[in-house]
Amino acid sequence: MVSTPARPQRSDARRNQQSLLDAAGAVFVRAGIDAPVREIAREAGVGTGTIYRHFPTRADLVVAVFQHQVDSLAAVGDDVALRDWILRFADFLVTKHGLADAMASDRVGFERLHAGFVVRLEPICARLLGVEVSAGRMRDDVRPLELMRAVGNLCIGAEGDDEYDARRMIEVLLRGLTA
Amino acid sequence: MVSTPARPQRSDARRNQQSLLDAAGAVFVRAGIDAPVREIAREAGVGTGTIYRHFPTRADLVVAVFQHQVDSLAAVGDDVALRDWILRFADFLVTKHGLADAMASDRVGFERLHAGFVVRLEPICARLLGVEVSAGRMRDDVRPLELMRAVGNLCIGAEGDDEYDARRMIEVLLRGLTA
DNA sequence: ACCATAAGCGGAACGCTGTTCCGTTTTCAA
DNA sequence: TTGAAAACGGAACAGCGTTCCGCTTATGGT
Repeated sequence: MVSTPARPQRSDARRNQQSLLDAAGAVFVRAGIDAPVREIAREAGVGTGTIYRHFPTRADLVVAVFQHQVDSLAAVGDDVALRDWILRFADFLVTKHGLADAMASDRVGFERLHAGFVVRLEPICARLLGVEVSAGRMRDDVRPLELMRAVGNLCIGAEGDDEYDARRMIEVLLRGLTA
Repeated sequence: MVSTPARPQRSDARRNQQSLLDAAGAVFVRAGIDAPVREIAREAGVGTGTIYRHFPTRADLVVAVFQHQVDSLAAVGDDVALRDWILRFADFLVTKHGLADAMASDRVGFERLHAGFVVRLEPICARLLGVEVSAGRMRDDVRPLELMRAVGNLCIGAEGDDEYDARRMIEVLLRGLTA
């Protein structure tokens, strides 16, 4: 469905896009996922308008920044079982300075992030869950998407709150799924 | 710690405070918990400044609006067991047009809502959980606050999303807590 | 090497938010 | 009735994501 464009992207555009991805990655680590777009633009040495020439929405930039790590997580699905994979998924969400929080914050941003992350990972989760169900180790009445949503939700607000351990709650949830 | 004020509240102040509580309740139902303060003020027929004379923060107004229902929920703890009480707690969060979402949205607002709701309900949850643990029906390694946080998180984004059933995930979580 | 053209850029401007500030109005007790 | 204190209304502020548009810059044809 993607037609080859008449002309390729201009060189400065390509350079700026990469700068933005690098800058956003750095700023997200330093100031959290909810850092203002102006700060990302400044870090990249571009104007704010340039962000929106490359990414339709702030959420799309977030998705692009973590694309590689999401791909890695998808690949890990070939080597580990459901439990370990879920815990890695949780680690990813928690350690990225409020990624889970950002997903839950506003309705419209959620759609973008959901499309970028969960939809990508859902097949992997489905396969791993299928393995457990087939082996009789887990119940068959929970869909992979539900599971991922639940795990994602449990990760919210977990960073920097020593009263709440998301990992432990996820383990409890997984225990509740055993057949 | 609350000293009796030299003079009681002025009559118009008392009236406006009640108007604000009523208006906020109506607006929250109509437009969700994240409705703008200006809309609440307009509905109440007051200026925006008046809101802040009565409630230090938007989140405090939210807490005040739902205070009665939180009290009811606390009272219900005398009549039902943990499982039912948790499900009622979840119903409360889900049906209030994104209360759970609002709690997770921003860090500072969360503190207020947490103080207003969770701290109030924590003793009830603790007692009910204690009953289950003493009866040997549940594990003793989960603290009531963790449980409430987890349940609250599972409720996020549940309203109007037919792909995700928070109640079911909460039941799975509870199943994971059985001894 | 030049130049026309279109792609890309920067940042001011817009619309929205919660919150603060302050001149005006209202209440209440003396 | 009146003066002082309390409360009010809404303009103003700061910060957000996003849009817009005049200017700059890269690029393919000459």
